[in-house]
Amino acid sequence: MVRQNLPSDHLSAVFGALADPTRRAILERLTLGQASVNALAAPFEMSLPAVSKHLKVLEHAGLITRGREAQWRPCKLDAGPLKAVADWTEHYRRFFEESFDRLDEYLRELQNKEKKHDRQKR
Amino acid sequence: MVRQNLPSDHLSAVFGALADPTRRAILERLTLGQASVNALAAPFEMSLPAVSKHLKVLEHAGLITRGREAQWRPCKLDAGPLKAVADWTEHYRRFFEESFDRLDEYLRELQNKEKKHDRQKR
DNA sequence: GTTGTATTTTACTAAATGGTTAAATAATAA
DNA sequence: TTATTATTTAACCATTTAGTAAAATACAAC
Repeated sequence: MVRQNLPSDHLSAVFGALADPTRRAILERLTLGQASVNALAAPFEMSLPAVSKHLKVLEHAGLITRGREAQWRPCKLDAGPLKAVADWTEHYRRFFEESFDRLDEYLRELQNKEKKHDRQKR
Repeated sequence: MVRQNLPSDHLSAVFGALADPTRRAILERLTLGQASVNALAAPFEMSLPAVSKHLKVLEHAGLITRGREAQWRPCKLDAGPLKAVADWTEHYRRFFEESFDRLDEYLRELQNKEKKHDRQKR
C-alpha cells in the first residue's frame, strides 16, 4: 500500500524536533553561542552518531545551521522557526489564560470560604 | 538491550502531540466548542479508529478531556499544557525577534506584563 | 604519507507511530 | 430482545525514530 505520510509541513517538522528533551537541551546550549558536535555531545550519555542524528533533525527543521571550520562543523542556533511556534501558540492564548483566570477565581473563592470559616471559628 | 525511551516528560508529550497536522486541526476545531468523535473525524479522510488514536494522543498530552453523554464521548479542549509551550518558546523570543526595535518593544511589553502580574497578585 | 581528531555514513536493531479492517463494547431506541 | 449508533480494542502492517558499533570521510599536523 502507498502510505506516503506527508508531514512536509514545516510546523510539524519543528514541533517534531522539539518533542525530544535531548534536542531541546541542545538548543538551550546553543543560546550560549555556537558549538562543535563534540562539545554538544559531551553532556549526553549517548554516542556521537546519535547526537549527529539529532542535529540533522534540528537542521531539517531549520532550527540550527552548520558552518565549516577546519575539521569542525560548528552548529549555530536559528530560532526563526520558533516564531511560527510562538504564533501558533498565541492563537490559543485566550484558552489557557481563560483557565488561568478560572483558577484565579477559584482561589479567590477559596480564600473567601476560608475567611468565612475563620470568622465562624471565632 | 534495554532501551527504555523515557520521554515521560510532559513537554515532550505535548510537542509530540502537536507535531501532527491532523491533531492540530482537531484542536483548532475544538476551539469552537466540544464535539463528538464522529464530528471530529468527519473532515478527515481516515478511519474512525485512526482519529480515535489521535484523540488518545491528545488526551495523554492533557490537551483534551473527554466526557460522557449517552453513547457519545464528547471531547473538550484543555489548552492548559499550551501555557508550558508558550513559556518555553517565550524563552527564545529574543533570538527570533532580531531587530533592535522589536527587542526594545519586547522588553517594554515584558515590563508591562510584570506590572500587570504584580497588580493581579495583590 | 602517516597519524590524529572531528564528524558522518552504513548497517543493523527495537520500539514507536500512523494507518488499516474487523470485532467488541456501550448506550439508546424500537 | 433486537437493532442501531458511537466509539474503542485487537491484530496487523509499513514507516519512522532513536539508538548502537564499526567503517568511511575530511581536514590538520607531523
